[in-house]
Amino acid sequence: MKTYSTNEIYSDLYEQLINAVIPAGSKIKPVELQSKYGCSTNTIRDTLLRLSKIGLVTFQMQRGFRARETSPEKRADIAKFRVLLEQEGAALSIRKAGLDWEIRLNTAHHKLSHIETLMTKQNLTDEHLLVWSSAEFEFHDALISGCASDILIETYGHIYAQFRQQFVAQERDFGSNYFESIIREHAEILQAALARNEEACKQAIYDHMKRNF
Amino acid sequence: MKTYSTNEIYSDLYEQLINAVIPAGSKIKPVELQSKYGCSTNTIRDTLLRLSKIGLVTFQMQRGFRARETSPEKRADIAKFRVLLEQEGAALSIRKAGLDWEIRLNTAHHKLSHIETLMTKQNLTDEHLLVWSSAEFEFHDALISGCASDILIETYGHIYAQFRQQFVAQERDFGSNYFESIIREHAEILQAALARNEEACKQAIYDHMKRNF
DNA sequence: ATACATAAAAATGTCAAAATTTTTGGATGT
DNA sequence: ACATCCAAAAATTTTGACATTTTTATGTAT
Repeated sequence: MKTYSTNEIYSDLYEQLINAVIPAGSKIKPVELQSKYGCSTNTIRDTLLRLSKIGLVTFQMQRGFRARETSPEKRADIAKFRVLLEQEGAALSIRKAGLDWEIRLNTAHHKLSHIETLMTKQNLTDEHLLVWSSAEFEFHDALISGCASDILIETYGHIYAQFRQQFVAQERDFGSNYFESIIREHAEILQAALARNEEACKQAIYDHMKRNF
Repeated sequence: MKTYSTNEIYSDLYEQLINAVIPAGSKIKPVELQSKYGCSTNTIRDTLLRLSKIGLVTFQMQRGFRARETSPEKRADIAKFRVLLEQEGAALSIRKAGLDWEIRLNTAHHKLSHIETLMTKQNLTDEHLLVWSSAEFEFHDALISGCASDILIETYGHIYAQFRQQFVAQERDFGSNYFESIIREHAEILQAALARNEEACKQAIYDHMKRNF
């Protein structure tokens, strides 16, 4: 039986939350996870407190932990907030960032579009989705990475994680043209960013997200 | 000797961090706080993990806790980010909120300006600053409270706390005209908000914060 | 039947000690 | 003097037991 280090417990729970293996809103009881991870309940508690920092888990004194709730309103809310942060981060990057940023963004996009192309041609596995999800984050993270605002980047990371958590469970029906749209939208964002066109880039970010409002 | 409940430990540490009694960047060792609060190191650890959620405390595995670092760059960063969030929250409130919001905002401003007026006439005590700080938050929080975005309000709360933490230690020299400027700026914000003038309100928020960039 | 009180069970929080890891300070050699 | 290595000390993390609180289940009265 596999044994887990504390960091592995963290990563494992992170993934389960992001992929709604632990469904949004459900209670998380340290006692129940204890046997799986082979540690004390206190270590689980510790890990859950750390996860509450990024907002994947909510905590209330004497009431324990829950995977953050979701609802249509909450999803729209998080999607709009994500647009705000990503537009600002991208605009600042366009204004300030140098060649490094362009290269990083290009690289991330190349990786992402490679995976996305694959996904239009094969039928989807959970493994695909996991790889895609992480490549998608890297792309959006790269987009804002030139903004020179640590606090914006940090906050965006939390919001992105919550976004995944709230939407993954909903969007199990990836229509055949779903990824085709996504590919086009990512390309638009990339193009506007490299052209240093702030307004076009903001618009592309908005268009990428608007299906979620 | 006073005994502390866990929530009191939380509040007490919160205040100490906000007011730089625990200076930004300094190490926080559970063992050292244990005797003061009369509890185990584990309870302190627990509390510090909860404080790390709002960003007042940073945590690194095996490296323990620190009051969040500060520097001129970090202060400018947090101030700019605060402007972004507050401008968006205020604009949304202006667009969407109703009478409740106007009343709440007015009430908060009335309370705040009362305290601020006092502060121009008396010499400042730490007690004054504490009351002022909380009234100032209530005003800014009221300003964005009509935005209908829980995640924005939540995030703004964290950022505001970090802002206080980073600036309080710096600004010990409140010049005689410091509060006179602040009073004028708060009035400008209020006026623009109640006039439902988005652009003027955004400008007033920017003007209120620009000394910190 | 519904509401309320109460007891049992489950979950959560706190503690002090043990195990692990990092930091500190001094000795050694270059 | 400077870096490296080692041992001692300090700090951090994990544990299992115990205390407290919340939730659930049961019984009673209206």
